[in-house]
Amino acid sequence: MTNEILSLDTETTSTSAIDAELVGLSFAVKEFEAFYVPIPAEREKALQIVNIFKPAYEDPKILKVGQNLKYDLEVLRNYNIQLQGPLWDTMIAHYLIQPELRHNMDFMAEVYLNYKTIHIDELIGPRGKNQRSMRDLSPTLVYEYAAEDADVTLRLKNKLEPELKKFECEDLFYQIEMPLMPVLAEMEMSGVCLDTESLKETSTILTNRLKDIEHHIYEQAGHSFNIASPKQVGAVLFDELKIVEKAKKTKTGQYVTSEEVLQQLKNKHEIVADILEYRGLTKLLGTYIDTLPQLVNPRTGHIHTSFNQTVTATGRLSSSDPNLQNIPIRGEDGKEIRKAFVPEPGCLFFSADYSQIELRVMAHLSNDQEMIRVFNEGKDLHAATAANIYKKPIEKVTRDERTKSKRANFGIIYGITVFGLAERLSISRDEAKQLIDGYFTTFPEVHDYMEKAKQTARQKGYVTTLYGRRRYLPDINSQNATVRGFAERNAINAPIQGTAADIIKVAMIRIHNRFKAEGIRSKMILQVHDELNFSVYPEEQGRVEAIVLEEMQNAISLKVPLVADSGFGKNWLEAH
DNA sequence: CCCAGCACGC
DNA sequence: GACGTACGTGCTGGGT
Repeated sequence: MTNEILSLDTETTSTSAIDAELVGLSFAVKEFEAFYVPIPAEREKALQIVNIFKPAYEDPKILKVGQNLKYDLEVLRNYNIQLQGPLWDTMIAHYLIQPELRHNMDFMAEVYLNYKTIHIDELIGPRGKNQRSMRDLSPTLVYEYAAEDADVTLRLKNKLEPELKKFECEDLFYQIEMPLMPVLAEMEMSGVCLDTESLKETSTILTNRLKDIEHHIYEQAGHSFNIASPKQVGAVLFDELKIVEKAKKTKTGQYVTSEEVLQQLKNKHEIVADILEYRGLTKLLGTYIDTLPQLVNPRTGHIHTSFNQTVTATGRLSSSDPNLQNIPIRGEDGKEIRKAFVPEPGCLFFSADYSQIELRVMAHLSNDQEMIRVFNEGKDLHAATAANIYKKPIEKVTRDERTKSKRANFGIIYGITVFGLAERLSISRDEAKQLIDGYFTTFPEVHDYMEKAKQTARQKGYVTTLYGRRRYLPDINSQNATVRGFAERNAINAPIQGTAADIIKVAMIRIHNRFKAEGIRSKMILQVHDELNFSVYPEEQGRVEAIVLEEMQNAISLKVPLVADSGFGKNWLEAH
């Protein structure tokens, strides 16, 4: 065990780790005492100074404390430092203790230390075009701010450590979140290759199609207007063309023109389908096709996302700048975008995803005998559900019955209501109620689980995942039925979604460790909640597939098997 | 600069 | 009478 502690912070030129140049290093080894080392802009000189601290940074016996350590880890990696040793991130610690509060240092310092830190704005000015770079400031101005960060981080660590114990999330912190951080760092730094040429072609085709649709819409409306404005679309559809008598309105009094509403009105006027297509195309062009190529890093030639470890209420990761967890997959045009995600030159794209992990987690958490039996027999759960509800042999289940049962299964995970299911299946409330009643007759322990989840939330004020991750639900006893309903659905969903998130995190850590131990050069590059993606060297194909599936399926032992499906391809679409 | 509405993913 | 299945990120418009 280590008894040495190093609290560290870096001052840089960019909030993006991949682009950041070091401006200074801060250190603290005991409370109320910290040091700041300015780093010159010239790379050779910078490396010389950083090198002085390399033995400390890379000493595996020294505990490394930081606020958002993944950032420092990546910045330092670009200066040939491989930060080693157990990690202790104050931001992540606080996320486990209070997932839905803010985790920035300024806020935590006030709460836990009753101390007001120097705000970054006081140094470099408010965010915006005129914000100065840390590089432009004299070290005599920076040192106080920078050293304070290292000190405050160390003091926060000392406050948060007993809290972790009190809130029973030590295992989660030390066994999952801290080991995961360097895994995410490596994924972010590896990045993803993008076929920008194919996207350029797709852009030309779709932009032309968009122009045609645009003109056609104006013709039908009798005038031009901004189709990207929901307000103007509403006016054209419901005030001018009057395609429906009483149109649905939002709480702000605007007409609802969402996909959901417009789908229903497709047969009222041709313009509706055109507007839907226009919306879809502008979304694909604006968010993916024309934007992603601009985000390819000129130095690495790759796209580098950020996997955020402290954002979601349930324990899932999120991805941003750019978000690579919402790349289209449905529709012909969407598929073209997936195709543009390619492996390293000479490599294969490998994708592995959990099969129905949330339903399997629900089977485990509820201990529902029938659901466990279905999974253990390797049956199609949705078809088996339909067979039970409609009381017929599984081979006689119709496509429609299976679809309804599938929607019911997903609805259950989300804590659906009779009304909600009726809406989504376009069936009567009576039929929806029968469906749900039939569901709970088939899976009675699932019903019990839902009641127990709500009860736990009411008694304890929070619910937990299998690994002890908490979600607080202060609204669970609200007098307002709507507000309370939200909390109740969260009580049902959070343990399921959160446990699935915990499980894939465990798998990621183990895969990463085995790649290292077994000398695998292939890289894990993306996580999309129940799916992991890799760029794989052809000669490692067999070993990678075996390791990934083994670690995903054995990440935890539940009352039902965990199953992962996988595939290789020359791009993300093919591999999926 | 912030919010609403919308659309993409799981 | 309103509400009504979880979790996210990012774009544009429109008002401040």
